[in-house]
Amino acid sequence: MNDTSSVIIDLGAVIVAVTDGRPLTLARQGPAFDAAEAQSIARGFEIAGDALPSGAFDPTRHRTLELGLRETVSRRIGVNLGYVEQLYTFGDRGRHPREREGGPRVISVGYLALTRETQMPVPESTAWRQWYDYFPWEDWRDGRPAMIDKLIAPLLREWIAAPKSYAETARRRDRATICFPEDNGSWDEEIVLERFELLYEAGLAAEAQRDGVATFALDGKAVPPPGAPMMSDHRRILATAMGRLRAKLKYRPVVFELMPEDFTLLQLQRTVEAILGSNLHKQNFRRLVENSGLVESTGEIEPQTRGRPAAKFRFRREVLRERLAAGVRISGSR
Amino acid sequence: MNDTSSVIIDLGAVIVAVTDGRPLTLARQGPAFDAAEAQSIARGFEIAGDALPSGAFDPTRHRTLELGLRETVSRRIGVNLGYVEQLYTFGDRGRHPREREGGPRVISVGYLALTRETQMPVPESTAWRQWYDYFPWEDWRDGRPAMIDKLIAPLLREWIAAPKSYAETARRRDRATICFPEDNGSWDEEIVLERFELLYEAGLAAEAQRDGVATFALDGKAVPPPGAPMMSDHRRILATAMGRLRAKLKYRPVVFELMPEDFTLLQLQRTVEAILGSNLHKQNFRRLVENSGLVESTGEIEPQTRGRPAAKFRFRREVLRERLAAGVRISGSR
DNA sequence: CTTATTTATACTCAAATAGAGCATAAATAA
DNA sequence: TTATTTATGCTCTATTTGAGTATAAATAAG
Repeated sequence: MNDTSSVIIDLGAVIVAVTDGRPLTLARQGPAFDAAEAQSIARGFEIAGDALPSGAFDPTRHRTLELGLRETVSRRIGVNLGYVEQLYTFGDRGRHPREREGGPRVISVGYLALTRETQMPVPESTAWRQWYDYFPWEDWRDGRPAMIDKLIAPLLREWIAAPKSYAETARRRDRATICFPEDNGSWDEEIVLERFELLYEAGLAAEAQRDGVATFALDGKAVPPPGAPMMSDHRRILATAMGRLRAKLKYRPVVFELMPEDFTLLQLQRTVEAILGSNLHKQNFRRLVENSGLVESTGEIEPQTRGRPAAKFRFRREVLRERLAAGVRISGSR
Repeated sequence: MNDTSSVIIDLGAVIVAVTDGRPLTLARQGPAFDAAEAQSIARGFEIAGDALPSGAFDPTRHRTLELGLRETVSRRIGVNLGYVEQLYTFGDRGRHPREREGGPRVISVGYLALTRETQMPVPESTAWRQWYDYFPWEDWRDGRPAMIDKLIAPLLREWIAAPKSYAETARRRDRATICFPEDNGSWDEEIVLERFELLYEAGLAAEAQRDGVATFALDGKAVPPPGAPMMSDHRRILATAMGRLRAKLKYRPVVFELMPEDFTLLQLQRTVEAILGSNLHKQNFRRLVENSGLVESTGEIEPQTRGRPAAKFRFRREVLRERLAAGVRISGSR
């Protein structure tokens, strides 16, 4: 069927692991995955930044989209994914290099995969990168990131003031206030995507410059946009993954997909904090986790470098079978 | 580009309205929307049930998927949608009539749209249908639906016992217990999709018979599967919409998209209950809503048929601009 | 007109949860 | 030894939830 409405599906995976309190995602720098992509690059559409593991959906071979994703990741990265969840489908025109090259429209279906294996062997082209390299404004573990007030806020002010129409200025101001509130207490860690879309539209993302969205300068000087850019709309997909995981953490026991078999409560807390990008009250976190019925003591003790040794716990996998279990409840930040 | 990996995107909309405590969705019975679909039907692939408003995404005309959906609905139904949110992308082989006919693979992107306008004029081919016509086991407002214990549970027991492998039987039992718990208190109103997928796999959905999944009979007699079937995988999309809306209600002020400008607190409660499929404690609901800051009194009073007249309220739209507002908090069911 | 019925609304009370912090224990480092 | 670090137990208050009771203001029935 030679339908003008046919498109290509690109399956992209945000493969997450958390090691030593660093939230990581698998990304590729350097050589292209396959010939088609190499060709795109060769023709002058340079990849402005890293790329998520991705590949085209093959309707002749894949019974479902998720199976297609698993197969792609298995083939290209050599990893069999465990926990996988669909995130979102983006179809915006003009974000994919193949498409700008005159190829068919590319629709990206993003997936979130959680894994324990930071040490799993990955191809040379691929590396674990920290989330906050791409989204430095999302990490509040050392307090409010300075770049928000030094760089983002001033540039957003220019963007807010730009439109002639008062209504449009008001809309922009409202969005900016919700995404980047002055008051720390109003920061909502779940709206990662909304914040990134705002920065994109305001020209504060390298991808926006690539895609031809207007850019702004600070005090007349061009400023490097905050955060490392990614190919195509992959940073959008990563933002969606971060927001989804930050939300899901609280109502389903998904953190444990990221933990080793045995862990101390502090290790668990550090993992949650890495994902949330904020710190938690230690005693309350312990109380909530212990009372949740999600974990049980292994009876063992973690020999540490410093401080009193901690008891080790394990996830009670049976809760997944018995009932629809809740997530790790989060007490307010420390 | 003549890529073997090209597919067609079908955009489907669950257009929701709630009138007089009845949760409704716009569905088409009878004649096909367009020539292509009519052809499919003519060639023998009858539509087993109603269809959601849907149409093919046209990459040459639509800049984004959501704009494509809005355009499709506007053209076919004559309605300009307000609140729209993407739900999920399904790509399972063998669910779409065009595809079974030898056409290209069809990928369904489902959307949820909320509207106030039950009275809006819709084409003759289209009608408002109650959610619970398709999902009768999801409505608990008059107590636990009898069909769960009379029809679903016995058939699921057969499905659980069917596999030779003990491990598979255990897995099936766990899923069934989570989706249809014996104990009413464990019913989770959000897992609408999980329940439908379970019934589909167990052959308790008409669509499963159409798609060639094994079916079961009760006491040796063939039984009509519960709930009205839909075309393609539209009932899956509707299930996704119901689950998403039931969840979202609690953390974002989306109910108000379904309410008229002015409303009484009981009308609001009935709308929430219609969506949740369960009853709420009236006094606590009132307390939570009044303290939420989401509504304000209009000063007017609803002249009623019976009982003391109720004060009318309106949604404080400004909360959407001021802050990221929470949803209508739900106190336990009555 | 009086009473039953229905819906609206105010208020109470106990239990559970959240938020913050104090105190003590058990290890290592200096 | 002593300081430092991490673990863990416990307390105390404010808030939220869950389940009522009580009263008000309308209509319908006799």
